Amino acid sequence: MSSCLVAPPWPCSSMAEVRQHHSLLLRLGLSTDNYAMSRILTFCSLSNHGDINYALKLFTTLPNPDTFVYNTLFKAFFICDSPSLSLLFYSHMLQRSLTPNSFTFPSLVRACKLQQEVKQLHAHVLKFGFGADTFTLNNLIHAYFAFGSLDDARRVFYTIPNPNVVSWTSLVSGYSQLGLVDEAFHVFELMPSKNGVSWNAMIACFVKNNRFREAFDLFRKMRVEEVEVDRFVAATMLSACTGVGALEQGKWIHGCVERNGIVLDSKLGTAIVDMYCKCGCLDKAFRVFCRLEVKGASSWNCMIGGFAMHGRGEDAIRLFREMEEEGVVVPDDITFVNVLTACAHSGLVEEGFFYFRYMVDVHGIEPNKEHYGCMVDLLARAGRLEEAKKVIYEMPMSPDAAVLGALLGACRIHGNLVLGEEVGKRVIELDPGNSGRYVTLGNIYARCGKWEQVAGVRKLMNDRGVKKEPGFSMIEMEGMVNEFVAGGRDHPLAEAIYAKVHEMLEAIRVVGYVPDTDDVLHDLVEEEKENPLFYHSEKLAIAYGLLKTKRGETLRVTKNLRVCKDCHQASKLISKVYDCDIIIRDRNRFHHFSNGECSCKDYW
DNA sequence: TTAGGGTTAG
Repeated sequence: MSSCLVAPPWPCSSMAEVRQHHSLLLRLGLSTDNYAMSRILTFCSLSNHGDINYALKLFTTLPNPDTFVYNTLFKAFFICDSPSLSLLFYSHMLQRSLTPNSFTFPSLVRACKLQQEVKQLHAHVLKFGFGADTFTLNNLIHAYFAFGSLDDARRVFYTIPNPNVVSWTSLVSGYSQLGLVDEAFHVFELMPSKNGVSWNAMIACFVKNNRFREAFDLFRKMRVEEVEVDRFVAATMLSACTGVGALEQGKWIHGCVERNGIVLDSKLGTAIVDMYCKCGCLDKAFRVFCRLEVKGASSWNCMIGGFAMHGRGEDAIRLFREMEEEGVVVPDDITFVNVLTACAHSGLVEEGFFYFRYMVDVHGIEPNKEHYGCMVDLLARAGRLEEAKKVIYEMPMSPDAAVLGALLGACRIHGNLVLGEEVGKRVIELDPGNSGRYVTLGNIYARCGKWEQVAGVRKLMNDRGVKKEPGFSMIEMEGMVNEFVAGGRDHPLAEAIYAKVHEMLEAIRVVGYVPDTDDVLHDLVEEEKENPLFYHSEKLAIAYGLLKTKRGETLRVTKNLRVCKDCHQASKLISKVYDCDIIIRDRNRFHHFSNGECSCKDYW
């Protein structure tokens, strides 16, 4: 009997259906027919509703599997990330004297976990005559880039007789992965033809490397060329808006998703939620979150993290409980990082301890360094420095700079010179290229009036060639992102902005503002040291915001570093005097200033 | 007679 007569209708939708067809085929005596069995195998191996173990069992019953059967398994092994099985089966295939075809190598090379394996397979690609096969070579480019082998990847590209748009885009995204943004852009401009994927790869490259302005510019150009905004570009641009806190543009992309009827899958939905969280619109984020039809673990994690960042610890915990009750997705390690962060940022020490144990006892998740870091942060922020030290001492792995950094940060908050000095020196040795560590130690010294030590830290930085990461603040106005650096005068309205800063400072002095120089790593004499403080980037951004908005409107500022104590105090008073809400997102969290108070309750 | 590649959130 011809096997095509009994091929099951395609596609199957469940394993139950597949099992029925399988038993039918067995009854018809087709158990050794590769073609008939391949249809079953393909569903089990590749469908979301399949079952790879069933596929493997079926495979063992085939007396003479052919190349097609092997190719199907290679693809499955690539998808489920089982590189060792791929290579094992490949050698079986060769032992059976089966010849690879053009479908064999793409999945095989992509599954490799060692560069050496890619090289060996590359040799086989040439030996079996696929040295001019575009599909195979495109995948080799990918495989080489995954190991950072730029030269190998490029060499492969130049051997492709007729590189197609996929070849070119693979090159762009490879450069992007390696952080070679200018090279990626150069390739992008050389491309003979581009499609939506290519545009997205290039925009994503800018976003990933924090070159947001260029991402926005390229997106604009893409729209001028009438390239359709699909779910990928939308997600990438949302991430750009998230990066700079560009709420208006983020809203526009969200609207675009709705207008174009783009289906909200879990990733895109999460990107929208994340954008609203990180642009300071927590309630809007929550409304979108609640309406998401597909919520992955990341969607929950993102929303819980959003509450955490905004200092709404109780809401974060409540949402975590809902996640458990709904029971569709299980909490993972990131969920608990966010729950613990929420506790730390809201001073919920006992709750933090509870969930740390709960994670292990109920969910069987062993704490990793990040979880220990959260516990150190939780205790140390609350002033329980000795207990924080004990956590570090007792953790099973050696503490890294991030864990010790949490303790160091708390020493700064609580002005603990002795511990701060000890921890600060250790952190700097663990993370010598990170300017933030030096600055924090310097601030601890400065707060205690230890100017000689402040100078010592500064000298150490200079000697090692470590530059202080320049602080900048961004504020979006009329759809444009305005960027300010401390003391900068590049803005076209610089004069008016500085005049506004002076007006602001005068106005808050009346209600008791006294400059706070604790956080300034400086070498100026006492009476001069107020000045640089007045022109910190967040003050310039706020002044610009006040200039451009009506009284009472909310100002949203994004800062790349932690907001300093003086700017924090000044922002509180500005919110009161100017009767406006100011929302500042700093490196760690959000500060909502309203009527002279901050949502962080000065606990940051 | 069976099938492919490059892009997106946390």
